[in-house]
Parts: sequence; structure tokens; C-alpha cells
Amino acid sequence: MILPKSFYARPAVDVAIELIGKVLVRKIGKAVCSGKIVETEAYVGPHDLACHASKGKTPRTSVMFGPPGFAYVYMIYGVYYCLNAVTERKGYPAAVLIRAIEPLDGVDRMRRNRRRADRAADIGSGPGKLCQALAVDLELNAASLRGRALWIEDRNLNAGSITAGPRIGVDYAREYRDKPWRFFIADNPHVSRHKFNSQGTIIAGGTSSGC
DNA sequence: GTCGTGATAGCCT
DNA sequence: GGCTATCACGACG
Repeated sequence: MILPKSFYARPAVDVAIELIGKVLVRKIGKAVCSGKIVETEAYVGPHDLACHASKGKTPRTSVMFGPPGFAYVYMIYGVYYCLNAVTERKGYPAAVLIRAIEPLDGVDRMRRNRRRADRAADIGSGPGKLCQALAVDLELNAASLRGRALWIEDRNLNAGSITAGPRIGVDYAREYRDKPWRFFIADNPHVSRHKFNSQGTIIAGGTSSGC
């Protein structure tokens, strides 16, 4: 049910695709909040110019160089946090950014954690938004993804038609700018609202547990 | 509906 | 000192 460490000890693209349809769970005190992962991006290694680790190991990126199955959380634009799952083997920096969730459990709590979430689709439809909804901050950096406060589980939910397209906000990454390493469920309203959603090719269908 | 812009802080040159 | 794997808001039409 909870994804094993071996799930993450693989190439980031494989993990990014298979995380679609899995359930991200966050326990805050006694409250449990969760959501189906509907959008991810893979940052595949030190050669990937969009990957933070491409500039070498720094205090911020050190978690990515560690073992798989841990959370890499960083602050972006001085305002928001982003949550990643570390993949690959220890010493090889790669991660999957979780970009959007469809709320499942603890919807009211998540809505309160977000200020401006009038509609359900405003709760987790973006990497900064879902961190607000699930109260993810730097305290969870380097935390296990099989821990007491945070984990990812498989509920055999439908992952719909998984679409691949270019990653968002990585125009600086030269030849890696257009790599189709963003994955999302086509037509799911909780995918981050972006004009890029029209680009992309369907790469898979069926359930998250795969075939 | 789309587009432009400001907020904001830690990291890296 | 420049940049950033973002979001919300206001100005349009």
C-alpha cells in the first residue's frame, strides 16, 4: 500500500509516470489530508540542466544526492515551497516534482490551509498550492516518504490518460528545455492551469498500478 | 477568458 | 546583485 523504497530507486522519468494516480498523504497532528497525484515532472540527473543538482552539490540540493524515497523540499521565489521525491541511487541526484493533486481526504482542512481556495480545483492545482494545502515546508526537507507525517500510497485509483509534455518554467535549460518530462492526467481539472496543457502526447492509459 | 506584474528570500556568481 | 521547477491580482475585452 505504502510505496516501498525500491519504487523510488529507479530513473526519475519512470517514477514520475508511475506516481500519477498514487496518493500523497500528509498527517498533521490527528488530521489526515491526502490527494491523488495528477501532475509530475522528472528532473533526471546532473546532466539535466533544469535539475537543481546540475550545478553541483550544495546545501540546498544535498538531499537529492542522498538515497531515494525521501522528500526534497525547497523554497521558490521567496514565497512558496515545492515538494519532490528523490529517485535513483544514492550519489546520483534526480527527483520528481509533484506539481498537482486532486483532493481526497481532509478537504476542509486543506481548503483552510489555502486562503483563496473557493473551488476544489484551487486547492492543489500547482506545486506551491499543494504545499500550502498539505502544510509542507522546509521542516519536511529530507523527511522519509515512508514516515509518520508524509507518505505516498497506492490505492489502485484510475490514472486516466497520462500525457507527456515539456516541463514548465525551465526556459533556461538549453537543450533540456523541451524534454517531454512533465506528466499529467489529460482533462483532469486539478492539473495546474497552464497554457502548456494543449501540448503533449498520450503515453499511457488504465490504472496507476500499471499493467 | 487572457496577459502583465509584483511579492519575496534564499542560494549562487 | 541576479536569479528562481510560483501564485494572485488587476486590467483589459
